[in-house]
Amino acid sequence: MLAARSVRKLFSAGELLFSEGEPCNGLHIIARGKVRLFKTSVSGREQVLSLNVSGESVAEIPVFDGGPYPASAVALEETEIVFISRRDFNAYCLEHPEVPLKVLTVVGARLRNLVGIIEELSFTTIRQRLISLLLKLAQSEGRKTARGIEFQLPASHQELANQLGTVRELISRNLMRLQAEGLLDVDARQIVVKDVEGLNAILDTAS
Amino acid sequence: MLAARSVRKLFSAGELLFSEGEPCNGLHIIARGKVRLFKTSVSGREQVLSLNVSGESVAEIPVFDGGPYPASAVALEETEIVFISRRDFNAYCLEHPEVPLKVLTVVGARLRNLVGIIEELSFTTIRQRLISLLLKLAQSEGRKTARGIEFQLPASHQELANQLGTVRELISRNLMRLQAEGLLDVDARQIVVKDVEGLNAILDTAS
DNA sequence: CCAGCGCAGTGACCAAAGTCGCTTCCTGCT
DNA sequence: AGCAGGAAGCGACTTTGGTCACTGCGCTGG
Repeated sequence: MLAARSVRKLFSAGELLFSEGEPCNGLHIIARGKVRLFKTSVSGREQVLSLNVSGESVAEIPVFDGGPYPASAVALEETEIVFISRRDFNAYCLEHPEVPLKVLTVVGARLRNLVGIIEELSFTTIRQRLISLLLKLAQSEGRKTARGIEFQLPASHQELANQLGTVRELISRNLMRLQAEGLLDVDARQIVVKDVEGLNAILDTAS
Repeated sequence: MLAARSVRKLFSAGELLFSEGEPCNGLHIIARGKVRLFKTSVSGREQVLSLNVSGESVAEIPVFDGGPYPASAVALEETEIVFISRRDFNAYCLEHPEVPLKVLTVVGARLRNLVGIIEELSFTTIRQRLISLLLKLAQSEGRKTARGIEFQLPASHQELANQLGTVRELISRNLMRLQAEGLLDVDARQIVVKDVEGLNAILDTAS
């Protein structure tokens, strides 16, 4: 049994699971909590690669090719990790041929995700990326009210900037601008989307 | 045997193997030739995701998760493809558990590659990306001469721009600028790298 | 020979992105 | 109450990236 060979680890919010470049010796599975995978630049900027929650695995790749971690991972809240060593997992895969196939679909999703990030970085403006993030949030966490779709920003401007590959100020500015254009209402972290159509229109406008 | 179930296809230079969004029904392996994987934006810009040559496979992902192709692929020269249907390949994987593990390392390399592209797009300027491309070319194809390391650009400015996620003019301009700074000599597609140190220095300067 | 085409060079512009320096607000702590 | 630190607002500015419109070159197929 695989569980028998696994180790449980506990991380508190803000704690690093591992850093880019470190050698990797096993698979991490999130039992509870939330993890952010990201790259750091020399000048201190960050680019988020993915956010992962309970049930998902992190850093599948280095487990299989034996290379170092391609990115760093940090716990965003109290997080419990199940760790399985490379050797154990490899052996397990050979015994259960359907497992690596399953892993491949997980990795596939990850790959699609990365391609999506590349597409956004190389084809869209920050304004568009921010809008599409806001629409995603509105969809998943928004409540419909008389004024529009309301929700809270899930993180600081700095954090959002990291996800979009930019800096704090541009989040500020673009939110303002959208408010000035009457598409949003912003009050601290409280967002009210007033004109979904208008936002979608901006996305469609292939500038 | 797997080969028995495979189909050979021939593509001439410029021909599309498949397009982004199409459903995928099998694995493509390059027997001979060269293939470019890329994304296209609504406004017609392209972003190259990878270049693949003989022996490599293309579009492993959709084979496993059943989704559509995440990008388009085009043959850059006369190319011969061995095509294996999804069903056959899946069956083969279950019979030979070491195969999906092998595929995982291939996919891993691809993932690392994509992460590298994201890193470049989000942390570096076009100037830096161009320099690092030139250095790579100098390393792999350059001949040392009295004047420096000489080589030919492998493609048109337009094509290089696609790889770096930008437009033709910026390639032109940046090459000029590097020449004006005395780091390069450019004569049509002939490049002479005169100062490798200087180029590396620019890369290290975390602006 | 030359018309047409694809590629490259180039200047004038414009818009987006990023930087700096500061202010303001809020929150928690002493 | 007063202070320290983090988060956000904001204006002024610079740099980078991108667009447009054009020119010029060199090759190829009538």
